[in-house]
Amino acid sequence: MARRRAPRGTEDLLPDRIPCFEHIFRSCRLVLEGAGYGEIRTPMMEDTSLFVRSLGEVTDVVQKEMFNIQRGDTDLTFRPEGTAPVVRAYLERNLDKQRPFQKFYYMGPMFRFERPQAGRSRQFYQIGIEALGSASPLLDAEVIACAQRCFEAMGLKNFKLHLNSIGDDSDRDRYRVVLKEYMQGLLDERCEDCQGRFERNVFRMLDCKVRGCQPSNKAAPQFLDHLGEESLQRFDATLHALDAMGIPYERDPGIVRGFDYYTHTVFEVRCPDLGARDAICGGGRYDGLIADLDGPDLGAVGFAIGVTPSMLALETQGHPMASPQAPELPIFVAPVGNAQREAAFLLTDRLRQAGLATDTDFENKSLKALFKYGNKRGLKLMLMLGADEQSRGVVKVKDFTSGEEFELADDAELAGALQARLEQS
RNA sequence: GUGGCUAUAGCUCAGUUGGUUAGAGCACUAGAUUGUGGUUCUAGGGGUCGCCGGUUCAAUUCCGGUUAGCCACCCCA
Repeated sequence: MARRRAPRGTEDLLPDRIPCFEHIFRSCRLVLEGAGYGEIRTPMMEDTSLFVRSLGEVTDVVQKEMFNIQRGDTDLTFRPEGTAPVVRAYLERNLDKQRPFQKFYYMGPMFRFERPQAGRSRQFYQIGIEALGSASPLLDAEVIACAQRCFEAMGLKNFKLHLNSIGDDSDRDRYRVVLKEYMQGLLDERCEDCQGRFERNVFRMLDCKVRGCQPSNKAAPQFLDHLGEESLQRFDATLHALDAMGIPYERDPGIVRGFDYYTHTVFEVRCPDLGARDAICGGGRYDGLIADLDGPDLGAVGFAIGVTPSMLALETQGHPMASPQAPELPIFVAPVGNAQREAAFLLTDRLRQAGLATDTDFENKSLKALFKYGNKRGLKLMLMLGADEQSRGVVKVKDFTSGEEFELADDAELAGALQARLEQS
């Protein structure tokens, strides 16, 4: 039959799923605006070179996951993540010169050409924040606390913050040498993937999940032991602040992150109720990025929350917002005979103009069918308009919650009377 | 990109050891209730059994391919 389908890895969010989606957005918006973050909306696409430059040429995202559009001289890519676009906008508008320290949040779709899987699709939604223009370790703590509070606000349970520091460039260069030296001798007993990681990115060997690789990871030299004095101090300052705020975390040397721009603090929030893909938030500090994109040498921190996996997690946890639900509709006007259809339609319009969410029938359904529908839909009031009522200038009203039935004059006072009735129930 | 599993009604799924009218529950429509729901009962509509090809007298069932979904790997929100 070859029915039309949405492109692979994309999905339609129908009205009954929107409440959950919105619930997540609203919860986060409240937390973030309360912490001084302002919303920013950047284009869904950017020059391809922006992502190549910011994420790093050899990263998986750049090498094989970019949705690319080329036409004439333009080479654009649907954004695979939100940080680089925000930094680009910050620099393009010269915000760094007006007031270098700025805090942004964004929410919207991101795109990666990946093989779809549980909690992973080719178009997915992220809520992210970027605090640009400060190297303060307290800011790292604030960003992490925001992530924590976003999840608390949306009512998620059983999530865990994993935290690590990967130092600055010189720390990493030093550690890379040490780690390579250590892994060199163990290469034979590592898995096939690790063989490749050794040259490409040794650090990734540390978060390998293959069982045979675990022992040699446990015994591996720790990054924390090779951080410079300064890096160590700033990490301690961040941890101290988190402790003081009562934000729970676990130090996890396996958190390495896939983009080149990360420095110092890196973290992930995971929810074990999900499958293998259990990360619901990832973030960290990226002190080199603003300079890399031809701006001043300023520090920055941020995170991105995955809306899709968050929704999945809320669903599996049975959160009330997560179950599909129809949009709220308190009032319905039922024409009792065909002669009353237009009158019912016009009454509906009058109530809508008075600010009452109202609907009416367009399918010539029987009164009984309309009552069934109304009951299922969770209506508060059913208005009946028949020949009798119309001739007497009234409407009959049935209150679904109490079951009682009464008449109201169909005049200028009607909307107000209905409103009062809704408020008391 | 790699590997495994799956594909039957709008939804969740059963089923045919290959046999000619393919089933259930939910949902939908109508009636019991001559202008009234939430519980019942009855009836009805709805499926080229993912798509293409092969084996066979016969395929929804077996085989191959393909597409899509799911799960895992890589990587990541």
